[in-house]
Order: sequence, then structure tokens, then C-alpha cells
Amino acid sequence: MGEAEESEMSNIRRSSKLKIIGRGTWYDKAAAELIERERHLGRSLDLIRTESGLGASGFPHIGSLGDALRNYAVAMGVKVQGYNSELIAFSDDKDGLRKVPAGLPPEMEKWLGYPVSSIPDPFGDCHDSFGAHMTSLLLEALDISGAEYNFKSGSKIYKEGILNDEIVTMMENTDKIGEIIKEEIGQEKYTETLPYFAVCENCDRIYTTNTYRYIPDEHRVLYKCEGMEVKGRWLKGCGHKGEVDVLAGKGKLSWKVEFAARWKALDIRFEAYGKDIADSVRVNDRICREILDFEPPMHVQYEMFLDRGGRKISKSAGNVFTPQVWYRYGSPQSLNLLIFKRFVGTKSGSVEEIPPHMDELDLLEDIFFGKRKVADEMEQAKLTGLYEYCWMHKPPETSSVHVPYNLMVNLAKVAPERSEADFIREKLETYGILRDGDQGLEQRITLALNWVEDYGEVEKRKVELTQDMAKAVNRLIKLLKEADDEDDYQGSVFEAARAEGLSPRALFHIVYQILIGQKQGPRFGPYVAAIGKNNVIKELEKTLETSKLK
RNA sequence: GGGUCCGUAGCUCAGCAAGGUUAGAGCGGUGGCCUCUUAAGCCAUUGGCCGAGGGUUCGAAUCCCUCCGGACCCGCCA
Repeated sequence: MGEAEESEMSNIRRSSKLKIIGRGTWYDKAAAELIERERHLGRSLDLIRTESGLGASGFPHIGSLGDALRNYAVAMGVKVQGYNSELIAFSDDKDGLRKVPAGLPPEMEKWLGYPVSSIPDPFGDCHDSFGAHMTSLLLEALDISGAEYNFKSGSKIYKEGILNDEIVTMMENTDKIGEIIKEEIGQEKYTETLPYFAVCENCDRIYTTNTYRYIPDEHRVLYKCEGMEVKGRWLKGCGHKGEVDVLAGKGKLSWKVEFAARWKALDIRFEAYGKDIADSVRVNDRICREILDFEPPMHVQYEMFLDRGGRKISKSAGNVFTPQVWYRYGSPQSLNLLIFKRFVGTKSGSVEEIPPHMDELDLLEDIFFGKRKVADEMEQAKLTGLYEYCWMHKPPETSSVHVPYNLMVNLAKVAPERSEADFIREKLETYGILRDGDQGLEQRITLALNWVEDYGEVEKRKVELTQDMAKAVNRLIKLLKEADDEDDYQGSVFEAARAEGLSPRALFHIVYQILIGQKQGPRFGPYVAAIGKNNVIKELEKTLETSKLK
């Protein structure tokens, strides 16, 4: 290739690279596409709304927050493009209870089938209902994350009649709707049943009624409370036959059609959704377009969080990995990072993710503040952009102190009781880590101490002692019994090693292996003083015992 | 039956949206750095036909198609 051609090519290369959209993240790209789409549709660009549905029938897990935050991120991206936007946080609190969440008393089964907003709060009088309590947990997490949102309660929306126009249109077109559902997902149910759940006036449940006829003039539906299969069990109906005004908020649309009504009534332009509801979204898109004559919002489908099982995660909330659990060990921004860093791919939601994400956030912060250079301009933009999204576009003005999470945990592990914070601070000072200030250190100490409190017991591999080693350990125990200050403790290891003709290093490795499950550890003398001579001796003797049995 | 995601170093993964030098990180392995451990550290080194095959392109880990392997979702309800 000639020189001219080559330089032309590098020009192409350069110009395509310089075109960074917004802050360079996925969300900016999506926002730009969204705005372009809306412009193309000729709709108003005054306020571009995104939506997230908040489940209210169980403890909100990391994925629930993820849904809301992804949709919020696109709203932020829209703002970067210079347009006004907001996230609608829509609580599905008119839904019925289908299953008693893990961690709650089985007596709650009597509430199965009731709208969650009409079930008393099982945690006491703190909220109006079960649904309100669950919703509040998610809203709390949203507040901590730094997201802003416009909250809507499903039961209120129905009561206020916000969806009434859409409900009427749908009730007048139930035949078409039934056909669309059948076409899209092969479900024939709605060719006979109307896509509206009435709350039974006799027993107050919502999932036991079958709505079979619509009377247009009075906009009423006829229903019979005959029962329904929910999560593999039969909820028996009370047999009541009645009729209900669909505009009076005494029931709700089926999910197969409700999204469409919400989208149009609330003017939603974007909604990302998890793949579990992909079918519902596809149906709703068609209904929105064909029945309600409203172009449905732009969508992006994402993967669900995977629960990496094995570890008992939380004592209070069943076994659900909630945002609140994350916040106990990790900063809000680190959770935002977990959620934001990939849009579509599967993410694992578990406590093991917390330390690496805390460290990764520090790395992003270094890049943001220019302490670390990234060669590629696009890469640089992406990473600083990601950092800004983690801070919801309100990044701090100065960098915080950076300490690897594992180091914090290690220090927290050996910190003497009741003066943990001082001990950790002192150590970090001598390490020279606090030279540039200590912003955020208090938080890090708290998080690390929480971690150690809950997961402090590291799994120790069984230590196999050779004959020589066993002798050395034995001698060490004797020496420790006679020693009574840090220097003596320290010296006893070396003395024991020499006496048995071993290298001190090898003995140290074994000793740390026994005590903390790692090859290396804190300076031995002070460590023994910190956790108590007798405890150390006990541990060593225990290992000696078990290895003698072999 | 319908759909999605993943497959990159021994392990865990990043990079893939908007293709562009020699594909990165952490952990691990190996070697070195203290004759009393701030070594909880540092230095060096080891490592990859980017699952396979085709296509598009000047150029593919990245885009498209097919296949193989793994995981998941939907097919009640929400």
C-alpha cells in the first residue's frame, strides 16, 4: 500500500476514534439512540421518561435495584445529551402475593392471593402494608445509590384512574388482545378470559377471580371467584360472583397488557427489562402499538443476576442478597459499579464481588483524577465516564484515600478489640498510605470491620506437618509459654526454627498457615500480643494433635 | 417449543457497544530481595492458534452466519 493510502487510513482511524458520545459509556450510546428515535417518531423531546417496575411482593434483591439503576442511567445519559429526563419508579403493589418470601413466617400463607398493598406489614406498624414495606426497602436503596426518581404506586395509579382511558380501550378490544397473546406466546387463556383481575368483593383476593365479560356501557366486568393455580399450588376461590367497575381501582390489568397501558398513560420512552419478562414485553409492545396506538418505548434486554449459592448471605432477610447487604460491606458506588459496568452480560451477585469492586472503583477514581494514564482516548473516556455514572454524575471533588480492600480486611482481622479503628488508622499511617489525607477512611474501616465480623472466620486449609516441623512447632509452644512480650514472641519463632535446623522463613509460613490460613501474615510478635498468647498456643497445639493422628 | 447470555493465560475475569499498534489485569507458578516479618511488601519471570469453521474488511477477540460446549430465562402468574 502506498504512503498516501496509508495516511488516509490513519485519518479515518483517528476521526472515527474522536467521536465520543456523551461520557463514552453504553448508556450515552443508548441515550443518543433513544433521542434519535424519538425525534424520528416526531414526539416531544421536552421530557423523556424511562421506567422501572419495582416488585413489591418480596425482599428487593440486587437485581431489582439493577433494573431501576440501568433505567436511571439511560435517563442520566439523556441529560448529558442536553434533554430533560426522569425515571418513573413504578411499584407493582397492586399485584397479589404469590409466595411467602423466605424469611417470613409461614402463617403468612393466609395472605396468598391478596394484593400486597392490602396485606398488613409483617414487620410491625412501620408501613401501611406488606407491599409498602417491601417498596420502601428498594426506595431506600435507590436513595443510597444516589438515583433520583419519580415514584408511582400501582394501587394509587389505579385508584386515581390514571390508566382509565387505556383500560377502556383494552376492554373494548379484548378479542384482538387475546389473539395477539396467542400469536406471540401461544397462550390461549386470554381468548376466553379478560386481561383484567378484579379484587373479589367477598374475600378481597385478586388472583382467584376469573373475569369473563365486559359490559361496555357501564364499563363493568363480571367475574367469578373460582380460584387459580399460583406457583404450583391451587388457590381456592370463595365462589363469589360479582361485577366491578374497571375504572374504580378495584382490580388491575394483567401484566400481559398492563405495561402497555402504563407506557402510554405515563408517556414512557425507554424501559430496559430482564430476560425473564421478555415474552410479556413482546406482547405489550404489540398491544401498545396495535390497540393503544402508541409507539412503545425503546427497549434493551439484560441478563439476570446469578446468585452464586453456597454462602449464607444474610441473617435478617432470608437468603436474599439485598442491596442493604452489599452496603454493609461495600460503598454505594461500588454497587453502582457492579450494576453499571456491563449492561447485557450475566453478573454474579454475591458478597465475593464486593472486594474486587471496591478496588476497581479506586482504579477508576485514579483514572478520573488523572493519577493514572490510559493510552487510548476512547478507553479513557469510557472509564472516567463509568466513574461518573457510579457517582450518578456527581463525582467528589477530591480523591479519597485508597486502601486495597483485602488489606483493610487483614488489618481489621488483627485489630485489637474496642480500639479497632485507631489500630487500623495507626497502621495505615506508618505504611504511608494516609499521606494525602484520609477522605473516606472512616467508611472503609466500618465496612471492613463489618466484613470481618460476619465473614472473619477464613477457611483454613488443614496443615500437614512434617516430623521436623512438628518438633519446631512443639518447641515454639514451649518458648511462647515462657515469653511475655512482643519481642520475645517474635524471637521465639527464630529460636525454634534454628534449634530444629529449619529456616525461620519456613517456620513462619507454617505458623501463619495454622493461624490465619495464609503463608504470610502480620508481624508475629505484635500479632500474638494482639490476640493473646494462650489463643495462639491453643491453635498450635490443636494442629499438632491432628497431625499426630496421621 | 421459543429466547438470551457466556466460551480469551493453570484459575477468576476485563477488552467486544462505535473493528485499528505487539490481546490485558488479578490470583497462581517459578526465581530473587530480610542472618529476628512494615515480606500484609517489592522486583523479575512464566504463561494465550481469544471454543471451531466460514464470511465481511486494507485490517476481526470485537461485526455477520453455521456448528460445538456451558449457563440461564420463558412456555402458571407477576
